[in-house]
Amino acid sequence: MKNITIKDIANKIGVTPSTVSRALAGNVRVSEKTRKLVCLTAKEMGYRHNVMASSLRKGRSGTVGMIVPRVNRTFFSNVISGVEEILNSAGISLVICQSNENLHKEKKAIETLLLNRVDGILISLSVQSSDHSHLGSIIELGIPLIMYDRVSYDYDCVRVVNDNFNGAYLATKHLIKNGYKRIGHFGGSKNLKVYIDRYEGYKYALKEAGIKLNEDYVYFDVITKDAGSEFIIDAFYNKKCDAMFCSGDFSALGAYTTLINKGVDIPREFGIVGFGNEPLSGLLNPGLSSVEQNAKELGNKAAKLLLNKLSDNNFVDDVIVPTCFIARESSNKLINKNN
Amino acid sequence: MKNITIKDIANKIGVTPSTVSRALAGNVRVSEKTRKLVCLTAKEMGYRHNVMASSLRKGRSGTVGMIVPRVNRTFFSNVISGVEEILNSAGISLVICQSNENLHKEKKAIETLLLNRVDGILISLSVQSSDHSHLGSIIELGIPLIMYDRVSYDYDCVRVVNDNFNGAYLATKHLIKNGYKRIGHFGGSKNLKVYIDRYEGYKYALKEAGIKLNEDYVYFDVITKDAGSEFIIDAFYNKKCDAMFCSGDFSALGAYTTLINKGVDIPREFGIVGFGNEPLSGLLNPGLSSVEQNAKELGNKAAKLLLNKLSDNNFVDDVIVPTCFIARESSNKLINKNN
DNA sequence: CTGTTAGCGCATTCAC
DNA sequence: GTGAATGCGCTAACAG
Repeated sequence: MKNITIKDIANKIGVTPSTVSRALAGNVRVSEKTRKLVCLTAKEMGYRHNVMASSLRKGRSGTVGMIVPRVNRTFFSNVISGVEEILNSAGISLVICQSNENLHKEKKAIETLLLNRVDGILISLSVQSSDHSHLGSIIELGIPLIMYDRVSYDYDCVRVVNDNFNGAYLATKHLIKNGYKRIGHFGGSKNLKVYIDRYEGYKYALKEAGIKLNEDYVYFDVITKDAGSEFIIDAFYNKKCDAMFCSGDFSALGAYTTLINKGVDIPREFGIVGFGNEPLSGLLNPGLSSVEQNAKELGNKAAKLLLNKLSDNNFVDDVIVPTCFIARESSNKLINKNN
Repeated sequence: MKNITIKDIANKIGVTPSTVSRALAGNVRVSEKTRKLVCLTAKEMGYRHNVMASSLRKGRSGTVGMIVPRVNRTFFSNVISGVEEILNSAGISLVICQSNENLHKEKKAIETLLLNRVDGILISLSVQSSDHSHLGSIIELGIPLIMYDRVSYDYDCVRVVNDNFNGAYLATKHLIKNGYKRIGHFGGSKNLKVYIDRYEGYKYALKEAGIKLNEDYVYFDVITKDAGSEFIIDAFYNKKCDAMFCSGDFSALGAYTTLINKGVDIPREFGIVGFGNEPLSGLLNPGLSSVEQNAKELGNKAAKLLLNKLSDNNFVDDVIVPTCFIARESSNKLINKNN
């Protein structure tokens, strides 16, 4: 089956391709009569607009690239969902690349997207990306760049991030209010500002309460379940911490299960809060208190900002997506034993 | 900054664009000397191959479309991850659309992908898609179609599915072996063959063990947590079931938490197995037994099949990705009380 | 309101 | 091994 082109339509109804093009494009100065005729015969002949040709001509591809550290993480898949929702309804295609937390793959992904002449790029940096020079090529080409969640401040672009500081602040404050005295901090890679911010929020809550920061209680590493399991031993048995703010739910869970398996009473002997509010956290017993990041909303916001940039609205500011603390049992020291 | 084209390169080194095009394409008959010169100056001048122009000329876009019911589901995000991995290393871009389990959105997504002239499509049908006629246009255009997980048998295409039958069979058999007598079934929408297959696997395990199917124990609905919570009341208190095979982990969890909150002893009074092996299932206490779907592998396989189809290898058969049963505590009737 | 003209950047066929 | 010529399908500037 031959592909129908605007030329075929033009021939059929005795006008020129230009007219057909204009008619199909909608609101240009074309008589209502020919517009209807064109649309009708286009439908009759089974015409499909050729996006590749149109893109080439217009110099815009109508697609946006999104780089994600890992698509199969609750947070990121929700962000993707939010981005897809907005872009799709704006008629823009979304090309997704995974960096797998790997700087080399991240660079390659950017290269791929640039080759494909995407109209804009959304990126969340990989853990490995302490050097951000590879973002330069995007800027140089004048392609709108939105950074989300894991952002860099080395380049001129729009950033959409969670209020990591406040989330951590609220969580830590909650632990303090609930009577925990020696509250530790388990943070992620210092390459990423999100973890720095959470640490700052933690420190601020302590300071506000007049508690001196004890660096012995502070750990930084990958925030996996295994890492959480490991550090909690030291924190609980050696350092005598009685609570822990964890920068991720999985590391919190590592700590949580390790302590429970050793017969430690959570939350009475030890309080734990996580970050990310994974679906499982509310299903545990005791439930894991955590900070909700509103990932989908973050995705929505990022996509909307990009749309703004694409329509030449250059006055878009960075956005901070609020976080909120979800109190469950794991951080409630005074909880009733029978609960 | 002006975009460099092959013409610019040609002018610079005194050859024609054709030669440059051939040299850049690699292994055509071009003298080694000019090839090197071309590549070198291309790099020097900051040339980037224009995929849009190339696609238009070649009639292929170099991108593949993937339709996913929901990207933020553990299973699907893992499939995406698997697909992305393969396609990306083959130099193919992946465009992702969400159907949100909605037939209309699914149709629109297909339309979008076709307009974008994707070279192939991967699709998992939405729950609403009992009518599959919208797939016809893909077939008619001769675009390779791979269906994964939620597939239709109305069209000629390649299918990649889990061994849902065997997963359900193993899970049910396990319940029987562990001494449960009145094992119920909680299935998902009958629109989807995956749930039919799981039901068949369940029935086969009963039959094999000489247990007569009791339709009173069989429920079909959406497999959400809430639905699970609701049905378990009837199953446990009215029908006196002592175990339940759930076609999804979340519905299993609904049942699980509802019973535990009512003081029912899982697994001694009631056994539960789920399907999907969500990350949380292994973290619960007691752990939720479940069927692992190997989603990422399924994604890998689907992508590889598509690559085969794209390289004109038409002799590709449907693939069944194995599932395996993960036994945890929730289905172990004879478990030691102190465990 | 419509036609004419001229490419977007590249890949391919046909010469030589 | 290279050049010349052509057009993939569409849009946009300019005329009228």
